Amino acid sequence: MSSFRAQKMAKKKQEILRSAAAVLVEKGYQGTTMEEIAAKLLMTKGSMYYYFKNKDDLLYQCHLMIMEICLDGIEKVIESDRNPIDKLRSAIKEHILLATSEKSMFMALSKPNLNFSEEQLQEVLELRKSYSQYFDRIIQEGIDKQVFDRVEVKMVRLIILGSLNWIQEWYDQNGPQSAEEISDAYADYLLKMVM
Amino acid sequence: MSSFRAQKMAKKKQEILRSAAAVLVEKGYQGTTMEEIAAKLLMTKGSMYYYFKNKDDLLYQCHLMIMEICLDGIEKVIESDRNPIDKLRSAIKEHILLATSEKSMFMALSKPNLNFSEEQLQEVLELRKSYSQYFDRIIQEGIDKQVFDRVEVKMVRLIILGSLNWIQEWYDQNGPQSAEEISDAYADYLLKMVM
DNA sequence: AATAATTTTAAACATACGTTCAAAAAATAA
DNA sequence: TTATTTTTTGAACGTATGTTTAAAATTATT
Repeated sequence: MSSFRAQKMAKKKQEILRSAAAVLVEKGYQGTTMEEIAAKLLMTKGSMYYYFKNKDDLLYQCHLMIMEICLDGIEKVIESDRNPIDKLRSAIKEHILLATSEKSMFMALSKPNLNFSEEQLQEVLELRKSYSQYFDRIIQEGIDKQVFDRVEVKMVRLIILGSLNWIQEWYDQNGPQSAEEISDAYADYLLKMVM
Repeated sequence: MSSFRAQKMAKKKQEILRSAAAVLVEKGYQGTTMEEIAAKLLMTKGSMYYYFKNKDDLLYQCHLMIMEICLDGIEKVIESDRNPIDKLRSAIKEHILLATSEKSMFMALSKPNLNFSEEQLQEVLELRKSYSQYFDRIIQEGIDKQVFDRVEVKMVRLIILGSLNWIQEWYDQNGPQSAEEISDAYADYLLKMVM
């Protein structure tokens, strides 16, 4: 069966995507080189082209992978049967823990319009929209159940996600506060905004 | 007197810095080319080197210029004799209006550690620290005067500035809400967090 | 073990961009 | 106007990096 080979190829692709994400976070889109992505895996840049059509394709798929991880996280939260307060708290914590521990891949999400084709951009924006809407749903549910104030959902969501996404700008693995502590504090203060 | 020439040179430098800021916002650090900076002013890239030593120097000074504008804004707020609520509200609004109307130069501030020399980096971090400390002072003043809750100053400041800085990621001149409306809403919700 | 399929390599190529420079153009001064 | 100084130009150069490719190395198959 050829699925063994296919599996092996898929695994390698995954490794490359993870390496790319790590470099992306550190260096930004333009600063990410094929050579550096390859070097992290002890390969040469040429072999990247056996797995991906070109740099844009690679970074686009990297983008998708990250978005899917995020979406998986929040979907679990949404589907749980907890109250809106716990859901929003969990969503915030989940986002921060992903953005800090998973090699802070979120930076890769910045300004996709600059680098992607129209088609790719649409897909990315669609996924982002889904992610935002999950937050909106949680907030709206809180309002409907009268545990949250009657806030403007979109504005509050923009504030919350903005503050979360900015963490990758200053977060340091070796800093004084752990991601866990940060996420707890963020959840506390951001919840105050809606209650 | 040679001050006429010097003045003219300074003016040209300013124009170049503004052009650089505009490109920086759109394209990011690595994506900003000397050619594009020059093209916006109907000049050739070669002439940039008559005014600046090199690209790094140009972008560094661009960075400084932006920081100074921001600092001027918040200094005025700090020095006013209003209460902490109004001060924090003003600081938030000021930041958003600068970040959106002044050709949203704030993007240029992202991840300076990747591009600057050690010396330049120290200067930038120093200015950033000053800016942050102004926010901290306002928050602390609010706590001391018992108009704010006893929040963790640093955490709250990180949340506030994070949410503000992220605006440039999605703000659109032609979008449904004006910068004025956005800044009002942000100030309202963020103030809820501390009161 | 021999053959075939696959993955990896290293070098070559193209291009984009930062930088330099000598000459031209423009501005100023005599 | 002529001479001098300042500013701009456009071409040239070097380097970094995305991409291609033919050959080598590795892995799988018979």
